[in-house]
Amino acid sequence: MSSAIAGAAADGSVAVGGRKAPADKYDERRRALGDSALRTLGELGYARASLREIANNSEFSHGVVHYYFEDKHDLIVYCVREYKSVCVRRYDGVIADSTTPEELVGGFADKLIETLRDEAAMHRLWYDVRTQSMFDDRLRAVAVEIDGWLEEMVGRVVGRYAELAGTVPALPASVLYGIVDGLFQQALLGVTQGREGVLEELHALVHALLPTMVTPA
Amino acid sequence: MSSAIAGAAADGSVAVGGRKAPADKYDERRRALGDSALRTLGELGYARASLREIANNSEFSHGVVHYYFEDKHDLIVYCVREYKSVCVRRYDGVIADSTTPEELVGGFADKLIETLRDEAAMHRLWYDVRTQSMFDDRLRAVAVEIDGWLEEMVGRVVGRYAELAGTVPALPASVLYGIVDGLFQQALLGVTQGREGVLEELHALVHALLPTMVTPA
DNA sequence: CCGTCGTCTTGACAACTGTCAAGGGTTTTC
DNA sequence: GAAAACCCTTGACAGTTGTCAAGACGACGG
Repeated sequence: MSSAIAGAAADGSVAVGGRKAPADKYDERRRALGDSALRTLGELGYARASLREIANNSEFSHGVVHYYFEDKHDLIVYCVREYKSVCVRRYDGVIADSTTPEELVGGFADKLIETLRDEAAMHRLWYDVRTQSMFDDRLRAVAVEIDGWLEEMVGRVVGRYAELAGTVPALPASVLYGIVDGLFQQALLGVTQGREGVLEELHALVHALLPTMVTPA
Repeated sequence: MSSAIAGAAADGSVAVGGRKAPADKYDERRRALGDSALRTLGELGYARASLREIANNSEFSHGVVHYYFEDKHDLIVYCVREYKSVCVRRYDGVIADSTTPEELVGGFADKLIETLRDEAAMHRLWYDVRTQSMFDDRLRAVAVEIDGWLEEMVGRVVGRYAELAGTVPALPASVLYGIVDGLFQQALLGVTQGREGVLEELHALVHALLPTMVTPA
């Protein structure tokens, strides 16, 4: 019986207290498997990454996936949501610590090209999942959810920038996100193609564009 | 032997002249199969559309694909390139006929939401292929090529708009394309999710944004 | 009327997929 | 220390995939 999954789902919400709960180890393993899967998924993409390949690149065998996850869809949703939930918090420090508009732009642009350089595989996986969500109903919900997170993130950055500049954003967050996301995606495509200077261009572009996203002071 | 493909490839470039050449029928069939495949691909996406399913939705059997195309990759590249090559010419009439900036914006926005409404499946297929190109080397070339077409298209639209307004674009075509593409993609996601008012919002957005894409007159 | 060429169908192939049942160790519990 | 629970591996399943060879069918030219 698949008591492990059902049981853990029940236990997990109860959040047992005193001793080293078994749910801890379960969640830990689940996270480890998710991390490992994330690497393979980022390398091969949603369609090409089979459960066997994912398991091969981990310390487990291929059958274990169904012990910790309901099915492939469940695993992928878990992985992407896990990654993206920390991803959207990347600029919180910059937002909190910046005291001038220029400082915020610099910090934002720096971290943007940093993640573009270091985590390109994760980003292309996200775009893969979001695109697949247009064909697969089961991915729709999580894609919409994460897209909402990202929109809020961009909204926070531009909102804080406007605040520091003593003004307000010139466009709704959804539009700002669409613009930033489009440019980021183009940069990601450029990175994947091995084009030179992509990171520097995006860095400069952010500096040039952010001031135009708020109403003149 | 696969003489059909090899022979046609050789014939195709020679472009035989006088009589009703067999290459005509060959190309005609190839186009018909491509059209049919395009419908299935737009419905299911790159990964889920099997050659059997594609053939099922056509008047042919599944084996015929390898008579007209080298392999699945060849078929998909042919289809997408074929569709996109007419797609990027969609606004040429508007560009040529408009006599005022406002007229051009209106025509551009109209056609944009028209294709978003009527050909959503084709657009999500394109985004699918472009995203897959980040995982699959064999798709890279065609994705880069088509992305170039689209960038030029946006460049032509904004360039003509600036001309009619007596000024010049404020940003390079690559940036303009990134912005427009990002917003278009968000709208496409919205349409796919069945969100209301997406088309109207994009229409208004184009009207609001295009003037900001040229240097003030 | 025979043979040839172009066109298309059928059937098979090997490989790969997600899924899951059966069972072996290992740990925990009483 | 026996019994139960937990964790994980192995092996198999049914289905699907891209690919291609063998051959049928019809048209056309001799």
